[in-house]
Amino acid sequence: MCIYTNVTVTAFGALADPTRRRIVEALGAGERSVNDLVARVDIRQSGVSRHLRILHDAGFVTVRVEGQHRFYSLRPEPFLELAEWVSGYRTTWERRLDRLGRVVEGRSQARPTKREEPR
Amino acid sequence: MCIYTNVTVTAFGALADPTRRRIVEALGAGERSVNDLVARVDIRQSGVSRHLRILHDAGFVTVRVEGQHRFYSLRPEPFLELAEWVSGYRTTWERRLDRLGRVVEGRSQARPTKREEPR
DNA sequence: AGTGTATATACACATAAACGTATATTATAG
DNA sequence: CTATAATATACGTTTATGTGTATATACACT
Repeated sequence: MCIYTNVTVTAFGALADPTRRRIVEALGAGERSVNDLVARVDIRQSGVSRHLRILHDAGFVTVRVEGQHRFYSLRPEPFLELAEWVSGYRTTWERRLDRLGRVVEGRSQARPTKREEPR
Repeated sequence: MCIYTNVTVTAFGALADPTRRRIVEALGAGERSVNDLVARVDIRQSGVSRHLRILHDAGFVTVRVEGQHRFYSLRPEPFLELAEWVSGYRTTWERRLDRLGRVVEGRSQARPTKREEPR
């Protein structure tokens, strides 16, 4: 039914924490080991492992085990879902988008979608 | 430098709560009064007012005061910012996107994204 | 075997978040 | 002016979340 209460449920929660966003940001450049991530975030290793667990449960990361190392990397699905969710409000955020002069999506410009029915 | 720690900070937190997402969903169809929203969400009016305050602080909604009524409606900016944030991971989520056969952005063709189910 | 390294998990704790009840505020009706 | 409706806020309580320390597990090397 509605995409809002389905997958995105955990996605927003997972990204609500700034440390987790920093981890995701670090993983944006490619896969990283846990200690590698610890070096970039100012919490202890245990905290990073916990955050990685949360991100993993939310579908944001996969692990590639190599010996005693674990390399985490981003999974595309949650980002796709987020993009879908936001695009559901496209008419909303395109209202003012025109005067900002450009479109995020890399397309040229937006159509003047005018829809507003105050119930 | 990174867009992640700027505005999106509060945005994800605001959307982390399912009730707030339901409110946002309801506002997607247009502006609504507080009591109107209370009818759609199964918490009390005080809770809805609190959520609206949080959404307002996060920039998601504006108020139009009309007599004793307050009509809340969505602001486009946070959605734009979210779209920007996600598009920063475009290379990530486009990796697997092809085999899903469609693009969220509507560039390709029909997307079975059907929503608009206020409940 | 034993030692060291990489990561996860258990536990305790502190803080934050969400909720309901009750109350305050403001506007409107009578 | 009083009563009522619409909304916001204060307060107390419960539950969730993030953190560190300490410990466990798994591998690697000697």
